[in-house]
Amino acid sequence: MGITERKERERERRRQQILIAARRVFSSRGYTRSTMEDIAKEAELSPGTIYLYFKSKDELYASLSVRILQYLNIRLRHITNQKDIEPDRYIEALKEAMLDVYEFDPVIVINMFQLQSNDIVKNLTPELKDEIRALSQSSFHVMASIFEDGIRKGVFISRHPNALADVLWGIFSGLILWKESQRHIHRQEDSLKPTLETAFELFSRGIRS
Amino acid sequence: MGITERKERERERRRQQILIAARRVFSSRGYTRSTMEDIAKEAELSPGTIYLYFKSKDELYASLSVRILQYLNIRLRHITNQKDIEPDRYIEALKEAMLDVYEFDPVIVINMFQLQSNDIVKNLTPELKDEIRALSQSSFHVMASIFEDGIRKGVFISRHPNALADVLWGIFSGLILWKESQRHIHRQEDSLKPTLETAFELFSRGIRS
Amino acid sequence: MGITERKERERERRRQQILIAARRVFSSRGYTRSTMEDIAKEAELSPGTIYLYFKSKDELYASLSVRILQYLNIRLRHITNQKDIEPDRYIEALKEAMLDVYEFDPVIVINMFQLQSNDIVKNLTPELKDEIRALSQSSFHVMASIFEDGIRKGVFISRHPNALADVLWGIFSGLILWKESQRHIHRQEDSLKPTLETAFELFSRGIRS
Amino acid sequence: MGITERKERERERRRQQILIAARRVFSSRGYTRSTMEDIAKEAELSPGTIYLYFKSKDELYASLSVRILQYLNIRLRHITNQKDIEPDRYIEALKEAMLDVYEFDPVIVINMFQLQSNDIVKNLTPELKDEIRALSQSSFHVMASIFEDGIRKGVFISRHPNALADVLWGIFSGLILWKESQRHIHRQEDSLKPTLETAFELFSRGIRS
DNA sequence: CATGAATGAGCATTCATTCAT
DNA sequence: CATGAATGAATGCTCATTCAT
Repeated sequence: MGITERKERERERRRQQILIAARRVFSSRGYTRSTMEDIAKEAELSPGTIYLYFKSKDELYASLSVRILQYLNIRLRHITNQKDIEPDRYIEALKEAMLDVYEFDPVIVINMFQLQSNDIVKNLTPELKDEIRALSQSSFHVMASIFEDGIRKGVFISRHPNALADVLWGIFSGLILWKESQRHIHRQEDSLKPTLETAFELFSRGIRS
Repeated sequence: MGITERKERERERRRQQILIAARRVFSSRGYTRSTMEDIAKEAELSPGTIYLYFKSKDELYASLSVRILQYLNIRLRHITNQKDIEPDRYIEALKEAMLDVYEFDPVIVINMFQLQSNDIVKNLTPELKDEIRALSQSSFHVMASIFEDGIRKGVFISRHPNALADVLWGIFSGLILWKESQRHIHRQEDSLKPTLETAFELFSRGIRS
Repeated sequence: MGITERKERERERRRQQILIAARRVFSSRGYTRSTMEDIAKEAELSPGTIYLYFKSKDELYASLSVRILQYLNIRLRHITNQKDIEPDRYIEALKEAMLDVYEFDPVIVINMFQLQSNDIVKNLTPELKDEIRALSQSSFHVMASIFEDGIRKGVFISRHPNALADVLWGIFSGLILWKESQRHIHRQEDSLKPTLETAFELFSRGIRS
Repeated sequence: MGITERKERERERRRQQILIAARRVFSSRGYTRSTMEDIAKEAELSPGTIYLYFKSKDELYASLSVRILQYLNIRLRHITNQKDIEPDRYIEALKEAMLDVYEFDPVIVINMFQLQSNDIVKNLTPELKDEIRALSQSSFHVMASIFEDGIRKGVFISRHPNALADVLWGIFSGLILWKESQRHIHRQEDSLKPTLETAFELFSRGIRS
């Protein structure tokens, strides 16, 4: 292991350390009321150090999403790699992937969807914005291709695959944010899972030709 | 008309004047970057005056949602008032109601969903929070009752009506925020309507027993 | 006196109050080590208030020079208004004007010359920069015109009037900054006046044809 | 050559390497906006290393002036070494020396005069401050002695030699800073030389008895 | 000697909110 | 009721300097 590689590894560890602290702080206080100093304290680092690893508060916040999007991508690509599955089964696989992603880190998934509907994303460095864009599009394409496949095989109703992917993504993100909002408004802690199950069941029934 | 009533009317007019200005400012600059002074200028009032009508910036922001929720409520109650409609037709009516609400004021509808998934809602006065909660629950109950009715009549599949309402609301809010986010990330201006049509079609097919 | 005028007067008073405080703070701590909070405290105002009257720290700093430049302008124009003075006498008048300006507020005159050789001036609002530029050029033109007149009348040696004005201005600003620097380096408190007298005497002798 | 001497030589080379880099950075970004990291990068060293050779940013900045002052000293002493020159000719020699110094490194000469009129000089280590003081005084004494000589020989008017030296130094530094400021304010790129020529001509005429 | 990662004090600026008029 | 000047707490970010390796 070269010295460069060791340094790179060390650097990556710091990044993770900061991301973990940021995750905790952001999720407990929300974006606006979390200060860089809070995060620094949580990471047991000084504010200045954080800026050695992340350009700005926005970048740090958005970087939390990147990991999730990467995970989603892997999960989705895994689905399409399974050859010769009947398209009908794909819906089930998509559901599992999405639940997995959610359960991998619910707090960040919520953050991610909040971020995306926000204008924070506008001020990111082009590199980070592109990364998010690319990951996001990649996931979307995988979903669309699954639908396309199903439509071609006559298993799914013939609609524009992108529209179907939009619907699925909308259901997923919508339910997550909606359930989260219920926590704020009704202080009621519903589990997401049963609702998501129902949603997928309806979707699955609805998409079948 | 008593003098008290006249004053009350005058007061209500001011409120509306401020809400209209706030809507414009919030929608052009987003919540964080809109200042109370911006809104005051837009309303041709002084900052201090706004505080005679709204307790805080958060309250003002949240009050924009109230109007929408009221409108949604009226719209939904209108549906249940139509007696002897076949449950199947209700889905169509729900879709129309939601599109109506969205088109009534897209910007505020987006704001509303962002607000709800945000922690701004935590700091509202109990009165306003209760109002939002009540309106929100009322809409929800109407939807649930429609599904309940359909289930009882054997037209819809037998699932918990609340879960079905959750799904519908999730689809609605999710698609709106998702389409909005695409504007930020991809700078792509899709119309919401076709996607919403597809979503409702799938939902409608999926829910049928 | 209209209400607008009264407000304008009040506003101008506040501006002066801030400028006076800024003068004190800047002159005792220097530009960089003076904080806006220092100035606010000195003015017995809050930091925010200062920003109601000055766009930025730079603007506040530069605004100190404007008053001096205005005073210099008045003083110089006064000289050219005296008709039928022999050109030879003008040099004396220029010296008096410059000494007057210096003694009007030595600290700010020093600030002004430091500012002008600095790059703070680059970041000013165009309006303020233009004001400084205009005042500065106006003074320069007056000086040049005096020399031009003397040259035409054969009293001064025939050189480009602008070059002569440059020299005079260079002598003035140079001596002020040089004497100031001696305070820092040698902790020696020379009076500027005798040196300036000598400088003007030499200049006067040197410029005579 | 002993090992100590070799090390000393090596050390001096590093110092020069850093000074050269500092010169470049300071002259392109100005004092405040130049960071130690900028300079380190330019010198292809690490920030820490610079502190092995210079106590602080201020010291580094001020050290740039020392070289110039040393050069000026050499140049001036060279003048007085020329025996039996008529005092009248000395003025010409002074002008040439000053122009030489300026052209040797205009950027640093400007820096030097800015530094001297600044309070950076206050925070230097006593050693560096003394060095600057000594060099500065030495130059000053040479000039004064030239004037003293001329006065004694009846060629120059009888004024205090120090006052004459002040004037000459004021003209020199003043014109340099004034011309520099015109670059900032008027974005006008005059050459210093003709103005300096005129200044010296006037001075020369003025000082003659 | 050299490094460069980490530090953390320091600061300009903003803006929701108040309150004397 | 309405005003709008004043407030001042709050915070993201910088960068000279240090020190463990």
